[in-house]
Amino acid sequence: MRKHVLLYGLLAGALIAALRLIEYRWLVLEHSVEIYGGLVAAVFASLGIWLGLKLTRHTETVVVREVEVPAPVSFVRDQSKVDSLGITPRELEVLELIAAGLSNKEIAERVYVSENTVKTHSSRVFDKLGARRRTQAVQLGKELRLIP
Amino acid sequence: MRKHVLLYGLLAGALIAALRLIEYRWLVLEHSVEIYGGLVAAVFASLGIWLGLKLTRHTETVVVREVEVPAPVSFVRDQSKVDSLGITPRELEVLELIAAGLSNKEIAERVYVSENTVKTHSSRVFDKLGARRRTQAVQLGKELRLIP
DNA sequence: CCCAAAATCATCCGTTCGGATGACGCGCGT
DNA sequence: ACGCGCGTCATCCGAACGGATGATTTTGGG
Repeated sequence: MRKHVLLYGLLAGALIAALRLIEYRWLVLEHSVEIYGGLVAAVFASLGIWLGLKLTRHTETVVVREVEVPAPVSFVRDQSKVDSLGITPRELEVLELIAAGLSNKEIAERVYVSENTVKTHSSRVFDKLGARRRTQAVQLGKELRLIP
Repeated sequence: MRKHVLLYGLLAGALIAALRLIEYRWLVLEHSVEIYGGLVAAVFASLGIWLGLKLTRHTETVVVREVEVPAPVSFVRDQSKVDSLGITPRELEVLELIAAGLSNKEIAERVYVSENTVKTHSSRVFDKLGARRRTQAVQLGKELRLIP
């Protein structure tokens, strides 16, 4: 910005000097002062426009348009409900895998325990949730924000 | 923008006319042509700066800021997937009730059909979804946006 | 009216699930 | 050392589920 003003000043000075140098020649050549004035006007108008552009190039009006977005809704487990229901980590893990659509056998293989153990965990978590079926347990688990 | 250019042109014309009018008086008053030129330069430079400012004053930068909203994300069924999978309305209804945690028997009572019919619908929708268990069907159904 | 799709109901059979119950080991805090 | 919570594994049994298949009725569009 300041650089531009300085440059403009220098250019203006140089131009004025140049104009004064050729001024007499124009006069000698019997050209009217009008042409001289027009030339000066054109040159300085151009310079002015250029300077104006330079001065304001970075003064943009920033328009912030806020757009509502569906939001990824990051899941946060309701630990208080987990605690109040007395659901253990293992039970919660099994519940998550049930929600993922795995069978007891698949869950057993996934977590390296016997299918019987998975059944025990699931039965306990069903009991704590008051669910009679795994689909119901999943539904309740999601409702209570125990699982995503 | 165009309005400004036009206005500038008119002003310039008027100024030139005005200058020409007073030009002779200045000459009569024995003032040098340098002063006249300086005046013209100053006026047109100002005009140019003003025009430059007008030309660029309204360059707006639109910044789109995405605002995450807890958004209840109103569920919209992906009908295209429903169609491409060839899932019928009744099958979809049964799938929803399965996702709600109901047993086949409860679903049968809810929609006033026999449990066998519910089993048929569920079997078909499992087949179309490539699911082997109802929990898996629910998971896939939610993933594919067939059910909320 | 006729056809195709959808909906309904059924039977058989094997698998999975859920409930009830008992038992064992491990870590932790009193 | 003892009790307790947790995780683990097991057995038995009935209920629920899923697959395969066949049949009938209803419905919507050409």
